[in-house]
Amino acid sequence: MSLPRSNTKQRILDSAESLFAQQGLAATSLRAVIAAADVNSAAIHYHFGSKEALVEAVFERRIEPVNRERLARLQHLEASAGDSGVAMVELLEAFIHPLLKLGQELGDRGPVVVRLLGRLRSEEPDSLIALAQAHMREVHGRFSRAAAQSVEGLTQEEASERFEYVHAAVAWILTHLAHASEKPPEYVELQDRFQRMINFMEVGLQQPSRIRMENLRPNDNGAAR
Amino acid sequence: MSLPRSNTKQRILDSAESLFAQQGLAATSLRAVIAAADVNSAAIHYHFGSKEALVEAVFERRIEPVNRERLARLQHLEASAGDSGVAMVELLEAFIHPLLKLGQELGDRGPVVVRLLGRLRSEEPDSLIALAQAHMREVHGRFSRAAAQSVEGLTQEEASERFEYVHAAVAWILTHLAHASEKPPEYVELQDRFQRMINFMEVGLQQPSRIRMENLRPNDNGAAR
DNA sequence: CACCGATTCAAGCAACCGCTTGAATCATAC
DNA sequence: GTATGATTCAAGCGGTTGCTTGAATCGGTG
Repeated sequence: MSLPRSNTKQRILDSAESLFAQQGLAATSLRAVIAAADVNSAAIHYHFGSKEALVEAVFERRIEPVNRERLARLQHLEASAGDSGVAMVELLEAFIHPLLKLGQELGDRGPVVVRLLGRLRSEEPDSLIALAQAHMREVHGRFSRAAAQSVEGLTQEEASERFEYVHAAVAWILTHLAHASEKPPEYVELQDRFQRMINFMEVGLQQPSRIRMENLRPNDNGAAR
Repeated sequence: MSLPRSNTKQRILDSAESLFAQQGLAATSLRAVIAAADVNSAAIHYHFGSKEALVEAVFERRIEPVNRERLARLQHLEASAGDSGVAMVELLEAFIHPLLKLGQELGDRGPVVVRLLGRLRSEEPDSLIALAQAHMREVHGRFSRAAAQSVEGLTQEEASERFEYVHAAVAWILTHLAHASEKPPEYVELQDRFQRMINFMEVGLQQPSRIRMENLRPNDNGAAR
């Protein structure tokens, strides 16, 4: 009930976050985390229970506020949009901007966190895959549904597929950020890359679904747009 | 100089390939490979020398013919193309079709191999990253250069960036192929997914670079296209 | 002060890891 | 048949892994 006399849990989370971001999950041993955090060797299992639980805690701390803001922005967009749906650029920015904002707010830790989140897509352990799916399902579904609504003749399934590619590109940018440049607070470069990526993805997302339109909809009186 | 009396090396490669594709590299121990291949425990180090060398051999066996065909197709396209460069769809198909062809030729092993190649992008060990870069540098450079040439006002740097996203999408499709459907030779579905992905990426790739055009080229007399 | 739950500590367990060793076994050449 | 080089075999090496243990130490409470 009282304050812990030391910030052991916090230090473990921070150290694990850095090491996971740099080396990946499998390559990071709990002993390395313990050494980096300068805590006792049993502290991780006392505070978290297992390596898997630590991994979940590390990712959960960062992805939760990002996804919350994503959904809030989307809701705001949908509320102020007309019947034609949300503009695609705004949709993409609502998806990406919370990441940039988090990175900037965290200062020095920004690049580390941003790179960590990039790993949420590529890392292997089944537990993390399940975690990623649990955290992204709602966001992915809401965003791809909004994309399908804003494009005439785009099925929800294909919008979902395309948003997977957007997500893959985002993860690629995030994980290969610190790879190229070593200076941490270089967010101008990151922002430019995301801007170019949005320009690239936008036009593709606005294409109607091809196969379904031509083959399965002979009686379509689409007149809008 | 003579034929080996047993196909130990082959069996090791096949078993390692399957396990790497299913579980990833870090999660696959040499002992698991040994057990799956049913060979002696020292066979891997006798035939390959180390786990790292085995990983390289496993990936090299598959990626080399794919990239060779990619380059051959690209060369053929460039030879028969006019001054306006290669059509973007053909470029994308030249990049992707060798993968599909390999998967079909290998029959039952196709999905395994195809999933393995998807891991070439996401797996962690530095040695594999270096291997992937070594194998992909020429292909990536040649294809993104061809893309830049076929689009008016597209810089080579931005074409390279965009092709990274294409590559990320390809890897995503490959690694999540067997994830969804369990029936191995379901290539119609894979082919459809790639077709939709090409339709999606094509229009984005054909966009000119924005920032450079507007800010840095006041004396540009672009009249072509 | 005595007490108690929460936290820290030093030490170590069993299991697994990649890799090595030295002898046995094989196919071939002479 | 015997020598030779390539391959297979059973066993085990040192090191690392995630995790556990039982006692020591702390802060707050009666």
